[in-house]
Parts: sequence; structure tokens; C-alpha cells
Amino acid sequence: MAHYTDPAGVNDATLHYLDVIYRLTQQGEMANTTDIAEKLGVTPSGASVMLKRLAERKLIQLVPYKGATLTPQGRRLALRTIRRHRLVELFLHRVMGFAWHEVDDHAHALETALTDALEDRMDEMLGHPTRCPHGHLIPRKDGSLPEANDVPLLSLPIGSAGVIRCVDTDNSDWLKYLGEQGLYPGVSIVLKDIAPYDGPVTIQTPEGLVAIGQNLAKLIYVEVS
Amino acid sequence: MAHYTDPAGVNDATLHYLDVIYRLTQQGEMANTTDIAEKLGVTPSGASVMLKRLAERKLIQLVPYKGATLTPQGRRLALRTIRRHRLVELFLHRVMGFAWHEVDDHAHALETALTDALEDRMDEMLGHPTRCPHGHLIPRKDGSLPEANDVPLLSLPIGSAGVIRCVDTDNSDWLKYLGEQGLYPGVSIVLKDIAPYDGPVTIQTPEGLVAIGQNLAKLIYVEVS
DNA sequence: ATCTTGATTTAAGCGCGCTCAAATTGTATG
DNA sequence: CATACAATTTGAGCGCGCTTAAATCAAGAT
Repeated sequence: MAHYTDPAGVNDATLHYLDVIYRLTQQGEMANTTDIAEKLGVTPSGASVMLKRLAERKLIQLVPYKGATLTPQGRRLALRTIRRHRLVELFLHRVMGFAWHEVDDHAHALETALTDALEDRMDEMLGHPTRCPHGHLIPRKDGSLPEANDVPLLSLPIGSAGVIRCVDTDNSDWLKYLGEQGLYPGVSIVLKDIAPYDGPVTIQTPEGLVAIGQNLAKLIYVEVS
Repeated sequence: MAHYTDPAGVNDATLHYLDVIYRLTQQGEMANTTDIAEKLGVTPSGASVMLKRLAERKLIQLVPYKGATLTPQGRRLALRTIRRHRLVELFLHRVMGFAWHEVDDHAHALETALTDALEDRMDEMLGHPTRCPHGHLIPRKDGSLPEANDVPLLSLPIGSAGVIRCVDTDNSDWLKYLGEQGLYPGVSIVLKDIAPYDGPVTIQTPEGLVAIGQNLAKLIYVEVS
């Protein structure tokens, strides 16, 4: 696509780098070269060169041998890409009937090809949604994020009741499995038990009791009711 | 099988070249370098180099200083791109509410980003359509084209009645204007008059009489009733 | 304070698609 | 037939994003 939608030197590769750096810096730390490279399926040396270019374009702030963070400009582009990705995911799910574990791949292919008008039209059709099918927040056009009171399920005391708001993974298999267990955003649950020594987590859903591993339970975020 | 049709080297640029060459060779002639370059917004020298590469990849047959035609492989890819383009156009029009003169640009941005599953889902949602909003035929998955009895409006004798089947242009302004005059696929019309010396063409539509220039009338294809 | 180790950057090079400028080819014309 | 002209191709070079291999740096262990 590159030179067709590329008036300002902002092409697919650039957007994917910014997207990855945004996600890696969510926890407050800098994104290091190796992690970026791995997420993009590229060698660290390749990523290193690209990062230098992104820094020259003032899209990231790069501290050699330390890591990278986004500049305001870079963050704006990253948020636009993430907004589009999540809007497309929701569109694929609600309008086109794809399962929630299928949408990530297709959305990835489309996110950088969207025009402004397409983004806006999807947003309207979906009623200006705030979350993607997995519950991730959809950034607004101005780059701000909707309010959320999401808490990690495993941080709650046994017996807590709440509603699942987010399942934080892009692993298709895990999503499919959790969906089949009735664990997805919007579902009311009660945390029944967390077995010691990394044992199973037992959850009450409208359809009955479910036990899953802690690695999966860790992905679930709820709003306490 | 998948080995011979390996899409590894098939990127956006390649698909756009094949698409253009397909359209330029519709009239039976070879596509010459300058025309291809112009349609793609590229210099003839750039196109010449690219054509040589396409020939090496066996996607086109190139006769130096003469022109290019598609090989069966190249035609297959071109038809897939065209199918996707037209499916997307119809999807944008029918599902997302875009006007028929708006869809070409957005479809161009999306056509090479579509996944197979997306193509198939759109096809289903639209009921396996045979034409895009402008009336162009949508190639089937196997590369065959639906039947059509389209005849140039201007080839008909005065007084002929028929149904508009295709308006053959991607010029957004012309499409918008013709749409406003009630001239678009599916509309029943009668050819009332063709004034001499390149004069206006008068057409009876369900909404009344319309007179347009021959340059526009030339774009209209009908099925005689 | 040096050494070792792993992360990171540099160096050299490749394929792609493009540019401009120069050389070449095909063809229409006198 | 020679020639002029337009179309086409070639050549040189560029920016991008990538690779592998080699050099360099940071930081903890000794």
C-alpha cells in the first residue's frame, strides 16, 4: 500500500512499530529493541535501524542501549492505529458475524488500509463504541481513552461478584476456549475459589461452575458489582 | 499446488499492475508501457522495469517495445483483485451506506488488504452478487465471468427501451451527476433522441426526460427489453 | 576493577519500486 | 532511403525495511 496512502511518510511498517511500542510502554517502562523486534517478527538489528529512523522522524524518543518511548506525535499515530484496529474488530464481530477469536488477524490486515471516512462510518454504525470484542478500550478520535474500572480478576477476594469487562490476550486458541466456557465481556460472574500452588480458578457463570488455570484467569479483568 | 501459486512475491504493487494490465487488455490489444505507467501514476521507465520483473515471475507476457498481456497466472491474480474490488464496492454501498460515486477510492485502499475469509463473508452477506454498484461484472472465485447482455446505449436506434446495466467510469464527479439525473443500473429508460454533431442525448427515465452529453451517454450500457 | 555475558548497534549488502537522464528502438514521413 | 520523432528501455542512484556478521556497550559477578 505504502505509496498510495503515504503523504507524510507514514506507511504500514511505521504504524506497526508505533503500535507495538505503544503496547510495550503501557506498563510505564521503555520498550527495548529485542521485545519490539520479537513482536514484529524481525531481527533486533533490523528493528534497531528502524528505531533510529523513527527517532529521526520525531515519532519516538530513543535512548541508545536503553529503549524507546513514543513522542506525542508518535502516540497520536499509535492511538489512531489502535482505534482502527479495535473498531474493525468490533465491526467484523457485530456486523459481519466473525467469532471473537477470529477478528484479530483480519483486523490487523485492514487497520492500516482504512480511510478516514471508513473509520468514521464504522464508528457511527457501531454507535460510537468504547470497547472491542475482547473488551479493550477504543481510543477516541482525539486520542483520549474512555473511562474504565477494570480490575484483574485474580486481585479480588474469593466470593467477589462482578462483570467481565476485558479478556486481555490476542491468542486465538485461548480466546476460543474461554468463549466456549462462557467467559467473555458482559458476563456476570462470581469468583468461587483460587486453589493454591498455581491451582485452578473456579468461577461461577450464568451457565454453571467453570474451572480454568491461573494463566488464563490472569487475562480476565472485571468490574466489581 | 499451493507451491506454484505461492503468493510470497505477490504484493500490492504487483496486484495493481496486473489489475491495470487486465483492464487495458480487455479490448484485445496489448497494454503498452506508457498507458500502464499513466494509470498507475508512475514514470514509463519505472513501469518498464517493473514489467520486466513481472515477466520474470511469469505473471505477464512481455514483448519488448510492443506491450504486455497477462499469463493465465497473472490473469488469475488480476481477476481476484478485481473481484475483491467490486465486492468491496458493493459492500460499502449496500451495507455501509456509501454513495456509488464514493466507493471506488475506499475500495481501492481495501482490495489488496482483504483476507480470503473476508472476501467470502462479504460475498455471502451480499448474496453472491454478480455486479458492483456501477454495474461491472464481479468475477467468480474460479475466475469466470457472469453472463451479460450489455449493449452501448448509443449503439441503439432512437426509440429503444431497456434497463441500464452498467455505467462504465470511475470518475466520481460524472457518477455523482449521472446518479442525480436518475441514470444508474436498474433504471428503465427509453432512448428518445441523439442530436447530431455531438449534440445532447435525450433519455426518458421514470422521473422524466433527461438530456446529457454524448461523452457521458457513451458510458451507459443497457439491456434491451 | 576487570571479566563475562547478553543486549544492542554498526556494517555490508539485498530486493523492491521508484526517479531522472541517456541511449535505443520502431515507425511514420518527406 | 534517410531521418525525425515518439515510445521504450537502460543505467545510475535513492529510500525503505530487511538480513547476517561483526563490533560495541551495559551491567552484574568475581
